[in-house]
Amino acid sequence: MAPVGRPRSDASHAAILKATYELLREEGLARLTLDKVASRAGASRSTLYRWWPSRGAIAMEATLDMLNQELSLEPKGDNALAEFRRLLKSVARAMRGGTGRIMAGILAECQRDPETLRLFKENLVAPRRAEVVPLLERGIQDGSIRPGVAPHTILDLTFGAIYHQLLLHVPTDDAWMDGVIDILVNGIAAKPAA
Amino acid sequence: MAPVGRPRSDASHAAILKATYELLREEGLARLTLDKVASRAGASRSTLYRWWPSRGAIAMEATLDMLNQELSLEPKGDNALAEFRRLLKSVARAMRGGTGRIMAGILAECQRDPETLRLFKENLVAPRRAEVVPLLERGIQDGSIRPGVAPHTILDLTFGAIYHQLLLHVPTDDAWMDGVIDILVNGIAAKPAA
DNA sequence: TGAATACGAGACATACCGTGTCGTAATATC
DNA sequence: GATATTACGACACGGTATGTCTCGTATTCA
Repeated sequence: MAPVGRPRSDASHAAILKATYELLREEGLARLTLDKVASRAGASRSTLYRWWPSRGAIAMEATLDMLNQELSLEPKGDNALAEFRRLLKSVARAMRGGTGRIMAGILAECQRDPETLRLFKENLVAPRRAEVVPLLERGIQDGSIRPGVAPHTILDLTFGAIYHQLLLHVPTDDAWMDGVIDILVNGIAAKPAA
Repeated sequence: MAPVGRPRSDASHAAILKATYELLREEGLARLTLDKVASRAGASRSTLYRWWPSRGAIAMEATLDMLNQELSLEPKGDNALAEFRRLLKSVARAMRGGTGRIMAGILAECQRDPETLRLFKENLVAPRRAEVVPLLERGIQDGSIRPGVAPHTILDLTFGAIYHQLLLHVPTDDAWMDGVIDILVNGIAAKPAA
């Protein structure tokens, strides 16, 4: 099973991802061209096409590392709902600024290229949800979240709100996210006059 | 103030919008080119560029009529919260199928072209919100919605959830929307053991 | 040493864009 | 009517990015 021939150049691979990441931050995915990536990385377009099927795929790989660093879920001793709160606020915070613009670009690219969408769901959405859903289920166990709600629907709502602001380029702040969480937790219905 | 010279051709204008709309439904905004629009409309690209600044602008104009027909808010006698429920379900229903795909395409285009984003917010988001926000304020008045929630944040959440499914190409059904509305109305926090 | 594979450089056809030119058509003013 | 003014369709142009390909060279294993 020993691979035959010249091995893939790690240096080139890393340089390409680095160049991609830099260009994403500078100009966004919309203006990212494989020409620019190749020339900045000191590589040739042939090499890009050899290893990645599309612009979206390169951008995805370059972005995933960054996001995986930036968004880390480190559980504390709180109850599950409190922990979920903290998680949401940290996501909202991460989505402000450059990282959010990159995410919006990727979401846009996903509308033009089904393969990029597949990568996005498979490498970002699904693993994140696989982490968070058990947290919410634990919340139902420990009594902080009422039973009967589908964890996935909670995530559709909360991440939906964040994506919504992202795509409409509405800047968010902590106060906004507090309002979102308040509605999520308490609902909007008037209490039956306790 | 009488206009001088040959007037703009209404026939051509209508044919272009019709062709755009057809192509949007057939192939989506991602694959829409002004070449195809022009040739299907029997017009020339010059004419397109004379009247619209960008592909996004043409798509927007072609889409707005359709959406304005498809989504009409006709108030009934219910209380405001019940009316808002009906509104959300009708939006979610409209966003299934071709119309939703077009919307996702427009949102994607908005990420590449700030002008398209401006048109989107100005001609679609803002007017819709201007209709719905008073409805929610009425809900606070009539006691169906608790005070203290910002109407705009409610909309960020609910439309966010719908956009989210749209952009990730997750098919929705009435049951899903019921779950969303349940969370929105009642929240996810466990009741204090009434 | 040779087979196999990756590499950078660059050519090539294709597609779409945005602009410009041209001859012609339609309308208002004189 | 004649003329100025504007819109129209057809088409050409340069620019940019794509995806595929070929070439000579470099690197690794057998």
